[in-house]
Amino acid sequence: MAGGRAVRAVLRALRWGGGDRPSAPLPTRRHFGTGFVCGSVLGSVGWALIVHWTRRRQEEEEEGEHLEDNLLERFGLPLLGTGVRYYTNHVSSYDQAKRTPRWVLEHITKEKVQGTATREHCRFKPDPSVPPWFSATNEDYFNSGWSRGHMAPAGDNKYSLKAMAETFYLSNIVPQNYENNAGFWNRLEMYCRELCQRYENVWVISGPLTLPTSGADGKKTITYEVIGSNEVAVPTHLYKVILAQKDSASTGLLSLGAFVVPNEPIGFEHRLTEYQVNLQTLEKMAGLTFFPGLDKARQCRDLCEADTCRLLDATEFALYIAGRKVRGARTLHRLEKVMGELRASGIEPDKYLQDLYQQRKQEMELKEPRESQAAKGG
DNA sequence: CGGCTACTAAGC
DNA sequence: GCTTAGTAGCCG
Repeated sequence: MAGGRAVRAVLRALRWGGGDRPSAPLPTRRHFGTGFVCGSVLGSVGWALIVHWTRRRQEEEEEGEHLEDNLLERFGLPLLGTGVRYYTNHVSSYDQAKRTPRWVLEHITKEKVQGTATREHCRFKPDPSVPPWFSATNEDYFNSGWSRGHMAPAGDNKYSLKAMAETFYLSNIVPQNYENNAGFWNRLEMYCRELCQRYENVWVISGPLTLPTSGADGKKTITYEVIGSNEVAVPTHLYKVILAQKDSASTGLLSLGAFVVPNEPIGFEHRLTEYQVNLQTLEKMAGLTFFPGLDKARQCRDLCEADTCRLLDATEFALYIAGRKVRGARTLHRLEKVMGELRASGIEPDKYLQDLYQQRKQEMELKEPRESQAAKGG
C-alpha cells in the first residue's frame, strides 16, 4: 500500500521531470539582448558569448532538442527544474533540493496594496505546479520550531484574492523564525508598501540564503537545519532587493537597496540600514544577478539616501497591531483586553485608535447588549 | 500586518 | 469510522 504510493510518487516525479514546464508559458528568450552591465576584464563581447552559450544550452535542455546529435546527450541532460513560474502578481524560481524558492519577484503599487482581499480564506498548500516529489508540505513545518514565512507577502496583494491565494503556495514559503517573521521582517514588508505611497512603481525580490560561518579554527562551513520528512532547508538569512521608481514618465529616477537579514529575532533597537549590503555582495552570496537589464551604476541611487529606510518603531508598531486587533475583535471582552494590554505596556492609544475603539464598542453593544456569547458576525 | 492551534462540520 | 476543510480564538 505504502509501496504503491511510493511508486506512483516516483512515476509522477519522472513525468514532471520530463515535462519540467512552468505553470504559464514563458515569453521567448531566444532573441533577448544581453543586457549585462559588467566591468569585468572579459568585456561585453566576452560576456555576450558566455550568456548566449548558456542560454542555448538551457533552451536545448528545456526543449529536449538535438538529443540525437550527441551520444553524451542521448538520454538527456539533468534537469534543474528551475523553470521560472508566473503567477498573478509574482514570479519565482524554485529550488528542488531545498524545497524553498530561490527568488521571488513582485511588482507592487499603491493600488495593489490596498483593497478588500484578506488572508481569511487563504490556505498554505503545496504548489500544484511543483512536482510533489520535490515539494514541501505543511506537515514539514508543523512542530518544526519554524513558521511558514512568505517571500511575496500576502499583504502586497490586497487588490486580488487570486493573487493573494497564490502567495500561500509553499513554493513561496521558507522556514522562518516566528519573531522575525511577525516583527522585523513584517515591518520591512510594511516599509515596501509604504514606498508605494511615494514611488509609482516598486519591484521587490525576496529569497532565502544559507551563508557560511567561521569556526574557531578559521574554517568556513555552511550548516543549515532541515525540517520535516521532506527536509526543507532552513535559511540562515533572508534577503530583499528593492527597486523603486518615482514615476514611470521619467525612467532615470530609480532607487535601489539590498538587504540581508538574519533568520532570528531582531528587536526594535536595530535599524534597517544595519542590514543593507552592496547589491554585488548579495549577488555573490545568492549566486544570482538581480535586474540584469538594469544599469545600476547609471540609473540607480541608493534607496536609503533617496528615501528613509526607516521601519516602524516599537510604539508605532504596537499601535498598528492593536488597531488590527480592535478591527478584528468579536467580543467586548476581547476589545477591552486589547486596549488594556496596550496601556499596560505603557502606550497610550492615539486618536485614531481611540476613535476606532469607540466605534467598535458601540457596534458591539448594539449587537449584544448583554455579556452574552458572541453571535456570528454579519 | 505576520503567524499558530483547537474545535467542528463536512465528506469519503 | 477516519480524514479534511472551514471557523473561531489566540499571540507578537
